[in-house]
Formats: sequence, C-alpha cells, structure tokens
Amino acid sequence: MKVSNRTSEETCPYRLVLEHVTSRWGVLILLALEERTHRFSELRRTIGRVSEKMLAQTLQTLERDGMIHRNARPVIPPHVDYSLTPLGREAAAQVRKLAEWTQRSLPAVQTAREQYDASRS
Amino acid sequence: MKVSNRTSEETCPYRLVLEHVTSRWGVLILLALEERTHRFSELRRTIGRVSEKMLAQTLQTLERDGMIHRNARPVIPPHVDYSLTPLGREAAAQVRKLAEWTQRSLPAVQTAREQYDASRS
DNA sequence: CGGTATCCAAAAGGATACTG
DNA sequence: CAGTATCCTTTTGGATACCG
Repeated sequence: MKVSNRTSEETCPYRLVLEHVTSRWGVLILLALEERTHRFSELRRTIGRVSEKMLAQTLQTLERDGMIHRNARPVIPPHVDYSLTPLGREAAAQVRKLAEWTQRSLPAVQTAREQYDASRS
Repeated sequence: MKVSNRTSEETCPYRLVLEHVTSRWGVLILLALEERTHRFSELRRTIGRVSEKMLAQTLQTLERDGMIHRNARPVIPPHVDYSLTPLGREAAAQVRKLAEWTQRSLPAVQTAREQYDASRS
C-alpha cells in the first residue's frame, strides 16, 4: 500500500490517527492496556507522571477512535474500567513493535549522536 | 522484548527517538527519503506545507540520530542531498508499516467516531 | 472515584527577512 | 540554494479547584 505524502488534515486524515496512537500518552496507555484492563487511577499509577487532564483527554480520544472500551459501572463510588477493543489490540501491537525497534536501536542512535556532536565541537 | 512504562526523559530515552521518527514532519521526511534521495527544496515540494524552519530542524534531529545522511557539495549555488542511512531505512520501514496499518484502519476509526458522536448528541 | 473547568506556563510551529 | 535569526501565534500540557 502506498502512503500519501500530503500533509494537511483535509487531505491526510490518517495522520491524525497516527498522532493519537503515537502521542506521548497514547503509546503508554496502549501498552498498559495491552497487558490488562486498568481503572482510571490504576493507569495514573502505572504510567507515572501524567496529569488527570491529559489522561482523561487521551483516553477519550482513543475511545472515540474505537481503540478503547470504557466500562463505567454505576456504583458508588464510581468504578470505571478501560480495556482495548480488537482495533485497539492491533494498534497496541503495531506501536509495541515500533517501540521495541526503537529500544533495540537506541545504542546505535546514541553512538551516532556522539559522533555528530564530536564533529561539531 | 519488554517495553518500559516509565515516562520521564531520564528513565525513558527511547521515547525521544520514538517522538523524532513519528513526529509530524519526521514521518513524512522518512517516507519521502525511502523513495529516493532528495535535495532540501525537493523535500519542501514533496512534503507540501512545511516551513523552512521545521524542515531544517527535523532534518538535523534525524541526522544527529543517525537516520539521515547529509551530503553538502561545495558548489555555488549550494547543492545538498539528503538520504537515509541503513538505520534510517529500518526506521522508515517501521514507520511505513504503522502508517499503512493506520490507513487500512481508517474506515473502522471513522465508523467508531460516528457511533461515538451519535451516542452523545 | 473519576472526572470537568479554569487558568497559566512552556513548547511547538509559522512568516518573514536576511546571508554565505 | 540552503539555510539561520527573529518575532509572533498557536498548541500543548500541567496545577489547582471543584463536582456528581
């Protein structure tokens, strides 16, 4: 399949989805939910330093994109579970592959950076 | 390979590389250079709407990360060719896979969005 | 508990002018 | 041609307070 090079949102809607799943918090949410279902506060702890605002915002974006299923149980106090849809599992697998490649390549990148910096000092 | 869930830059350096290759302009540059070597102004035209500032900045970041080779021929007027290194080819292939998956999944995403929006109106 | 609303700081990004 | 420098606007993200 050929990927379009056009850039604006109108001509390139897939870019938006790509940004959602590769965003700072999107990646971490997908990887956490690939392991298991999490509650809102569990995600906060698992991910570490994420504001409530960004966590809620990213969850809503991915839910709207059909990647995440939100199950709000009508109890007091509220209990909300987040899990991946089949589409979300695909996204998580893709993102994990890219993240794993990046981790494997990190030594090569660091070597390249040292050479780049050294050649300019 | 297990991908770390830690988030800060200090504990999670691979996130930076991931952001570089999946950034708005990083993706488009990698895909363009995967096709063929480009000059600076050729990249501007191929990518479409990108400011000189962002193009230069992203090219430098990816060059420093060892993904891009910059060949500046000392002629007047200047002639600078950008191409992918072996590491850059790996990155481009990974990113292209993700971009292709995103394009394939776009119809499913759009359906999900319509349902999400409809259920809230 | 699981959010939303508001405000503010920081970063990203674009337009333009200029240069070797 | 291939950038750099500057200024400005837009976007992103965090902190805090509050609510059902």
